[in-house]
Amino acid sequence: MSTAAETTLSIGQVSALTGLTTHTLRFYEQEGLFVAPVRRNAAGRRVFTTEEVEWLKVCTKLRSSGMPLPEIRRYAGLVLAGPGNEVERFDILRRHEANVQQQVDDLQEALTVIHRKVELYARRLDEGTADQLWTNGPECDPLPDAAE
Amino acid sequence: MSTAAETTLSIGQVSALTGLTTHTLRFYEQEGLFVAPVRRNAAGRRVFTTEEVEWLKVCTKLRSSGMPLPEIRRYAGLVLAGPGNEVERFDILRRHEANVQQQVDDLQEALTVIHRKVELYARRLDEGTADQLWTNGPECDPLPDAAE
DNA sequence: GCTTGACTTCGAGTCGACTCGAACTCATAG
DNA sequence: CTATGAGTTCGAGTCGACTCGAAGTCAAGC
Repeated sequence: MSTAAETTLSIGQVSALTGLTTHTLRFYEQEGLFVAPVRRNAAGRRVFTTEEVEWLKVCTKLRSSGMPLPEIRRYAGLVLAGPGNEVERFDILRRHEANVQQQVDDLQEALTVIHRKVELYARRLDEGTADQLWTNGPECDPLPDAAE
Repeated sequence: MSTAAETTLSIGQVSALTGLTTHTLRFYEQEGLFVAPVRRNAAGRRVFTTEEVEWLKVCTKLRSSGMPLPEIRRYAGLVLAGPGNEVERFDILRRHEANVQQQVDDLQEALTVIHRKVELYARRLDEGTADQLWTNGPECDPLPDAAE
C-alpha cells in the first residue's frame, strides 16, 4: 500500500545524497547499521529507498557526535525488531544526548583557555611587547585554576 | 636568577599532577611536544618543573579539543626557538580557536537532531503511542531539512 | 561484439594517539 | 645485601572507522 511511487536508488545515488562513499555504505550494511535488510534487485545490486537515506542522515549525525558503531547497531537492531522496545531506544538516545552535551561543555572549557591565550597574544602583539611572552612559565598566562 | 626553590618533579609526580601516564609523558617528549629539552638528573632520569606541568595542562586542553600532535609540536618548536615568532604562534592559536568553535557548532547541530528525537520519544511514551513510531520512515520524525 | 563504468565480494592496509611489555638500571629501606 | 619500586629504552600491539585494491559480474551504448 502507501504511495506506489517508491523511488529506488542505487548505491551511487545514495552516496551522492548522503556524502558517504559506496565503500562506507557497504561497510555500514555489513556492520548491521541499517534498520531493515538492504534489498537487492535481480542483478544482485543494492536497492535503497529515500527512507533509508533519511536514516543514514540520522546515522551521520549520531556518528559525527561520537556514537560508536556498536551502539548505532544496537539502536538499529531495536528498530528492526519492531514495536515494543521503545523505552530501550529512548534510553540510548537520552544517554547519547547527555554525552554530546558533555562534549560540548568540555570543548567550551578548552575554548575558554585557548581564547584567553589568543587575547593575550593579540594584546601583546598590539602593544609590541609580545617578545616578553613565555619568559617565565607557559606564556606568562597561568590558568586561573579552572574548576575541574 | 629567580627563586632558588625550583621544585623538581619525577615523571611519576608529573603523571599524578597531569593525569597523563608515564608512558604518555615519554611519548610526548619523543614527539617533541615540550617547550624546552627535558632535563635529566645524575642517574639519567627525567626531571620536571612546575612550569612544565603548566604547559602540559595547556597541551591537554589543546589535545582534548582536537589539535593534532604535529601542530602542538610546531607550536612548541616556536616557543623553543624563542622570541620573534609570536605572530606565527598567534596564528596557530587563532586557527585552532576557530576550529574548536566549528566543532562546537557541529555538535550543537547534532544535539538538536538528537534532542528532537528524545522529545518525540518522551511524548509518545507518555501518550502510550510509542509503538507507532517508525511506521513509515525514520521514526516518523523527518529532519526539517536542516540548513547544511 | 566490445568497451565502459558502476556495481559485486573479500581481505588487507591506514591513521593517530596512545598503550603495553620486556629487559634493564638504580637508590633507598629493612 | 637484597628486595622493592620507580625509573630507563626500545619496539610492537591496539583500537575504531574507515579506505583501498584486486578480481570479477553485468547492462547499456556504440
